[in-house]
Amino acid sequence: MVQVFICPSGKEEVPRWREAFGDALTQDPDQALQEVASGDCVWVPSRLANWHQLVATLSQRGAIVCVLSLAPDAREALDALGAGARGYAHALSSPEVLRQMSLVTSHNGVWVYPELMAQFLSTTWQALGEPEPDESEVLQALTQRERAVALLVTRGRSNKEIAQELCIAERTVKAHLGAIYRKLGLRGRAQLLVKLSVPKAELHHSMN
Amino acid sequence: MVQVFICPSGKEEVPRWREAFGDALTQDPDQALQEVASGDCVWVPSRLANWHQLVATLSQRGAIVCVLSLAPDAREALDALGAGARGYAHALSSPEVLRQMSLVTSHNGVWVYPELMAQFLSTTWQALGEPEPDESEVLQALTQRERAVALLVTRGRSNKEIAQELCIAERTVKAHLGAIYRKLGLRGRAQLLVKLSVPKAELHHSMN
DNA sequence: AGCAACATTGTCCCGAAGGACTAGATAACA
DNA sequence: TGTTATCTAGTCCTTCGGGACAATGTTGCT
Repeated sequence: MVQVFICPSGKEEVPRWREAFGDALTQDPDQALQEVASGDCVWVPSRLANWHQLVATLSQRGAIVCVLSLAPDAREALDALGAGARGYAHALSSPEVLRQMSLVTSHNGVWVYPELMAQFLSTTWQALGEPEPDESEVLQALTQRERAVALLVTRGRSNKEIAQELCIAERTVKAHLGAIYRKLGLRGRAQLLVKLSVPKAELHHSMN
Repeated sequence: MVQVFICPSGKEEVPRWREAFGDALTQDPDQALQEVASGDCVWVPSRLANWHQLVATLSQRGAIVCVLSLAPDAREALDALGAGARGYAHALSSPEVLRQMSLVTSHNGVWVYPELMAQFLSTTWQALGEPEPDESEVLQALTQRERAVALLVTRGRSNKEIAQELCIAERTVKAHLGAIYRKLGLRGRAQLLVKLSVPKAELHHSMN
């Protein structure tokens, strides 16, 4: 499997990528248009001016293209995948992740970060009509007391603060939280916050 | 990699699957609930009565679950992936494809047939509507590195996971987080999550 | 040259968070 | 009447998160 890093001439290649693929070639965009062949695995940084065009051309030609971004974003990911890319990730992903991407994409898989895939699923689900098992639905799986605790967690309260506000022992708060994590399949309050929240940076797209 | 075929007791296993994985185990659903361990690759036929529940439980437990259907359909695929499945395909896919699926899904990839992926992209694309390059102004107060860390925090990652993804020491992640908390006047990551997010409950109404 | 900001990492230490295990009290329900 | 779900709460223990303090190297600006 030939690995090719795209790197504008004069710029430095990303060291992280080299760690993942010691024997990869480094080519600038023009060079790549000349030399990349079907089956090659090409890594394109999204800071390139015309990465979209490059991705389209190379993948049309049969290359396996992965786009790496310093600021991963759903819209850019869609651009990339729409142009024919097979993978999309953070440009500073660990070598391990990069190698996984290569393995996955070279076997007809698609590699995107889990949250993005979740977004694909959820929007497609909505588009298909029926409601999805989502947020307030999620809360329906909890008991009243558990919902109360979850609510305070989304307000940024600590266990101790929650205990005081609900007039119960801190230990009991932990008990409820434990039940919540089990029911929703979460590991820790951070994930609970993510589950019950929408990042502000994405509100503009997702609300409208 | 342990491969497990789910097959209701009394039924025949699918010959095609056996061609792909000669050394796979065959288990009925109840057996699987007992014996499947984290990392095992489990193949579930969608004609099972309660395949959805089975998929959810097994994938929760860390197993890699692929759902195979005799009549592949976008809605069923969404059901499967929503329940935690990592792959979805026709039950009579070639051994070659099945092995690809195993390879892909066991490396954090997702495997669905190309048309389905295309549908995901197109519907998500439409849902996102117009583009706009807005970012939360809070994040502008942070350095690049700090933003990268904050972003991963909003994805629910632990410090250790962030360290791995950015290939730095966990201690450095803490350093960045400390700087973030100082700059934004926060106490702990829970408050950071709150600061960067809007509770889903507020997007609609009700709750409490 | 010098200073400031940033990124990196270390050690020590402590409190918060969460799991494992246990258990009493209530209420609903077949 | 036994059973199950819920709420409560205790101990013990481990891991995670974060602050204090110290240090090194780099970059960029004056």
